[in-house]
Amino acid sequence: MLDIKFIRENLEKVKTAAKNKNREVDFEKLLDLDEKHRSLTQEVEKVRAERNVISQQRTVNSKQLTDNSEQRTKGRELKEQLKRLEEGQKKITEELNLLLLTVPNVPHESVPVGKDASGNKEVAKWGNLPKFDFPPKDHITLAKDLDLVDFDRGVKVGGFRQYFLKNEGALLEMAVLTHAYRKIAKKGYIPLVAPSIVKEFTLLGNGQFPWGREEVYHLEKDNMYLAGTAEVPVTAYFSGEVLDERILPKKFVAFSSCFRREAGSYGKDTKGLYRLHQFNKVEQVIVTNNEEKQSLEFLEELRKNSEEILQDLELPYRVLLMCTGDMGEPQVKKYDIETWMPSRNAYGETMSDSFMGDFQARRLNIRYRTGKNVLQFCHTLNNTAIASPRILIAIFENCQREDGSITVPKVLQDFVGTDVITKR
RNA sequence: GGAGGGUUCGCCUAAUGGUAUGGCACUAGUCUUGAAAACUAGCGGGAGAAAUCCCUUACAGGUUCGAGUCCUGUACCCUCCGCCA
Repeated sequence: MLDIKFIRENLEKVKTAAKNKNREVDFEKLLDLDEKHRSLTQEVEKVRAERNVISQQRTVNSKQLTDNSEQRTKGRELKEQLKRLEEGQKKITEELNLLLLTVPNVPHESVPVGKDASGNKEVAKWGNLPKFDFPPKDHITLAKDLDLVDFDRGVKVGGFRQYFLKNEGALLEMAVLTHAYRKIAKKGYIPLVAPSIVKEFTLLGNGQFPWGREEVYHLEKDNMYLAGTAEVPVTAYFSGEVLDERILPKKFVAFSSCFRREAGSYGKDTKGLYRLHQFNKVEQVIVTNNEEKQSLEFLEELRKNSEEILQDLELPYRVLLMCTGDMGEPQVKKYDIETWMPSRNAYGETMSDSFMGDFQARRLNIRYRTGKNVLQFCHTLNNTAIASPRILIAIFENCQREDGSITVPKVLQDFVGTDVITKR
């Protein structure tokens, strides 16, 4: 949510931002409500002031316990008047807040303006695409041939889009997660294992709600939710707290199991390991002060960390700077990192690197006290370190050999216990 | 599942239904060669050019001229018991 004051003072900027993000916002109504809200507030405050004067007069006389009926009558009248005014004010406030929720965050000036994914800008590319002098298999065939994933029994036990990772497939997942986790932790990020079951406020605070309710599993009996990413619990880690600026930035690397309903994507990627209801992810999260220049540097740092992990795995990838039309409401700037997936004959999204400004911190009420003893909202950022099994698609397919075996990336060989996965 | 206790500023803490205390921490200033100490002021949010005013005791209602305080409901935290592992 943006500050209404900021909107008022930067109207053109905010209007343009909404337009560029393809969001419809009724700014005329918003400003009208804002003005009504402020004038009503002034009226309410005036009546309250009168009321306060009366009860204070009484306070002075309280020892005498004289019953001044004139004051009481006046007080009752004011109470009635106040009640009416407050009802109107409450209604306006609610309308205003609802409308405020629809105002997206303002993208950074370095973000290209564009309608949709076609407006995204490729800013980096790494690695050579594999050239096969044999017909390459897709990851599903490879996984079945080598008994690395049991899709059928996964569905039998867990339903649509479920799976068992098996043998080296299972080891590979643990290996790739461990590699990323240890690597980022070595850079000084605080390792966390985060809860997947979370309260509603964490989702509202992160900006997943109210928009993405359909996407999130709800445990109705307990009124809890299953988080689709560790961003949710970890960004909410400091919610409601006031931090000392000297402890910032706080950098975290968090493991969690992630759950997504994938509602509305029934037709998409129904086969294989691309789109799943449950997966595991190592996520990087940074909570820092509100110096935008530094925050943007952190966005680059997070991007570099993830790129390094793909380079360790020797997987070809590219980095896209998302255009205004293809980024979410909360983001100020966002990169997607896509890894080459031969069966798709395309790059597929494997990581998402976002800077939110103070959008999330406002909603989660995460503040810090500056050296000047002033309270400010924090900035938040996050980026995927590694998400599996999706990354296994790239590993299986890029590292396959003519005989149907798969070479294990060097950095994972120790953990997996072999340098090549062959048919047993 | 049952019983009880709790939630006031970053932390601690006070308030017979009558102006939300006080301390610590923090910030600025005075003093000092510098620092510490001491002293002074500030230290939740909003409106306003300002004076000033309003709101703020977990949240939402109610009673009252007036609610941190009384009543109702909700959320969250803690303790004990039971059940399960």
